[in-house]
Amino acid sequence: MTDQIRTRIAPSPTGDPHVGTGYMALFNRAFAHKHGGKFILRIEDTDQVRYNESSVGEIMKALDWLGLTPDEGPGIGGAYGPYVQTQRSDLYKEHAEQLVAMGKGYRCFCTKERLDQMRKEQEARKEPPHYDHTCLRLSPEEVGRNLAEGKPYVIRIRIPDEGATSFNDLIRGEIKFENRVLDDTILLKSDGLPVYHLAVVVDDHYMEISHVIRGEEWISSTPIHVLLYQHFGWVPPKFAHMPLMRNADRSKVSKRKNNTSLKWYREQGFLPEGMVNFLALMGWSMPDGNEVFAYEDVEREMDLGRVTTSGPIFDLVKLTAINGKHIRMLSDDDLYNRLVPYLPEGIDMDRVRQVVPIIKDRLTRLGEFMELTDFFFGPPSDYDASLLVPKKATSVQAKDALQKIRALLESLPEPWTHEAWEVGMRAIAEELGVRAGDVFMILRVATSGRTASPPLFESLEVLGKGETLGRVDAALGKLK
RNA sequence: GGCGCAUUCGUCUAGAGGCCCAGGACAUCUCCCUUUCAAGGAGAAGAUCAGGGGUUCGAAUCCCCUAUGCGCUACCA
Repeated sequence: MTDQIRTRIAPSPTGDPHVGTGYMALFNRAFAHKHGGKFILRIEDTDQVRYNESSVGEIMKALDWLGLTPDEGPGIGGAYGPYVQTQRSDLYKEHAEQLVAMGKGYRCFCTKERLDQMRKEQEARKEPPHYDHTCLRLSPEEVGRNLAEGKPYVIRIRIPDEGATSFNDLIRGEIKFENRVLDDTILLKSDGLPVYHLAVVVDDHYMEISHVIRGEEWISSTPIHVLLYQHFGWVPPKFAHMPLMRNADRSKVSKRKNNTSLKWYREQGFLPEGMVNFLALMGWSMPDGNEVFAYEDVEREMDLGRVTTSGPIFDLVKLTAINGKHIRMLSDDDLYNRLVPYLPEGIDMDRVRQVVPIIKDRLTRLGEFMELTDFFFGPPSDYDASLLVPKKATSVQAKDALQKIRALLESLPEPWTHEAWEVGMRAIAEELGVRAGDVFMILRVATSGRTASPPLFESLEVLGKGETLGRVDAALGKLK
């Protein structure tokens, strides 16, 4: 065994890549890499019922997107493969049998029905549901007979009746469980595939995982894992249980109450940098308190001792704010390139390039681009003529002002300069005895169809004289 | 129910006995900047540190109890 730091994430391919997977990947990778170690992806696909074909690829794609590509894993390679559990089934089966041979496990022939019944009765008696050891008491002859008859069976772990099992959690300290509250959990299913508890221990051992950094939800089953290490005579890894991300109601983050698919965040145009930054802030903080940072910073400063113990609520508003900050840190070129996948087919890319610098401060997600800038790429969507009329003014007055504006625009030779344009606009306001802002607003609405837009002059510059005049004429037509 | 983990502003957090009648960020509000909206800047408001007992000269920080929340309690992971 090497003393290299090796961490892993072990997602199940049961659906869309989950934010929780990204969250765990971030901490596992940062921790391993900080210490010059390796970060491994292992696919836990032993639940064939919930298995989803495309899921493995999606998980890998999502990790790549986040910049959290594993060092070893399916399709990546490594000296500890295969990295997909169904391809290692013999290993688990072998070890389950070994447990039986050592008397640390036993075959159980109980049917699902009997188990359900037993559980129901125990619950009725207000007892904690526990396997009742029926098959533990089977004589070797009975077991042999059952086997000969081809009766399906599972293999259970034998939990010691006495004593306690404890482990030192890197985040929470000593955690201890009385053995009598532990169940003789099933390790090998009747289909011959392992259950998580067996597979995780066997794999972590053979893959030489040094640190198991996983969600808090696993604390309760960790003693089973520790016992398994003991039964096999293996040295257990170090454990660190991260807090669970929560919905607003504090329940474990779920599809029903949050967007949990990393694909969704990507589609919305959250930057991988923003996502990683936000995820790092869930239950962790930089020593200097800085809240806007890159993955490299997380890696440099990673320290499991700084992980919080209580479950943070996943707050889309904060994610959005952080994402906006990352967008603003992008160069115009970079932003332009990243925008490409979010734009409709056939859009005028030259114009996109012109619009980027004036929309950057206003973007919080890449996917927001079109809805903020649609009027640059086609006529303004239909707007109410009343928007053209300043408060306390009449339609006639607005029309008069707009005509004056049109004349000004018409008279200015291209290329327009900010100075000439602005001086003229302010002169119109003065002549009309209205606030300059009102005059600007009329033009804004006439050209963009909205009352909130990027800076007017820069926008007109992008539109060009012809298009601007055309829109002003259309607006004139709307006014009586 | 049992077991386990947790509990600092609405939210994310700083805080490892005196520097804290608790600091920062997001959100909110105000002001500045300003042609709108943003961005940026400056402020305000917001936490009796879940409650109660201890320990200590001194506790958000240590111990105990209670409450509450969450997780696990599947031939799921």
